[in-house]
Amino acid sequence: MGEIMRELVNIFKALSDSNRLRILKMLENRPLCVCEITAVLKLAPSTISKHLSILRQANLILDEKDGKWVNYRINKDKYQTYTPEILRLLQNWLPSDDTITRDKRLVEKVDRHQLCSR
Amino acid sequence: MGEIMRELVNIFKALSDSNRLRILKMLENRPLCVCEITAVLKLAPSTISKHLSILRQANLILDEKDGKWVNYRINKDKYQTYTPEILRLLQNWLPSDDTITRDKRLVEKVDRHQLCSR
DNA sequence: TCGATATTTCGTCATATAACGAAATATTAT
DNA sequence: ATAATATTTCGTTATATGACGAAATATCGA
Repeated sequence: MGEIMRELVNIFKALSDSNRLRILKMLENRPLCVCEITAVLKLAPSTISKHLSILRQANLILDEKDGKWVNYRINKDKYQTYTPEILRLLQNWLPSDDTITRDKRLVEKVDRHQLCSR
Repeated sequence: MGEIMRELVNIFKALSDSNRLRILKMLENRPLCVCEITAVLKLAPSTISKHLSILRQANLILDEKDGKWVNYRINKDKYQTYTPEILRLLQNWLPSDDTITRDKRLVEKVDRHQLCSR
């Protein structure tokens, strides 16, 4: 497989998992750290970290260190080949999916200072 | 996973394989039967048939019986939720991928009456 | 009708993926 | 400095996926 096609395949692979779609839709609201995402998806932190690494390798999200946290956010770089249009489509999709709307409501309430160290 | 998200995940799964992307890009040229696709991709007919079934289940393509052949073509139904926009994006993508351009050139030459029964 | 052709289905195998917990790493706060 | 917290990496396990060939099904053509 050539580099050009591999890049696109990796993006579709990254998008073909419901937990990663949930993460992307949550990040539409605001940047989140691993522990906040963990609190919503209720998966092991190591699992969330792996999902985020797959999304980052596909250039769908960016990570930025912030003290002991790592903030993940949607990659809004316009000059990517594929991701800008896919992320734009995704913004309009799944608006009435129960899981997504519940996740987004939870994101509003989640606060890393309260939730992560219990 | 809810039905709404499952449908989208299945579409992304269908797109996250290089052989299935090659098939979709070939079908942009014209409808093709299994044996024509087999001739270009050089995989077992049963493998091609399975790939086509995955693309069909994702509503990306349609099949139509034509005598002893089955013609597969892009699903141009505008009223699908996700596929019209994805297929439109895909049309603009991979124009300079070596494998894709070679495949499309081969599709022009391939003829089921010559190629399939050798 | 019978044999050849096109396609699909089924079973099998090797590899890829997603989950977890334990351990490693980095940073904060005492 | 040390303990606690956040995250990542690694190893393991169960399941999903993609490939094949053999066999089943359907149609064509002699």
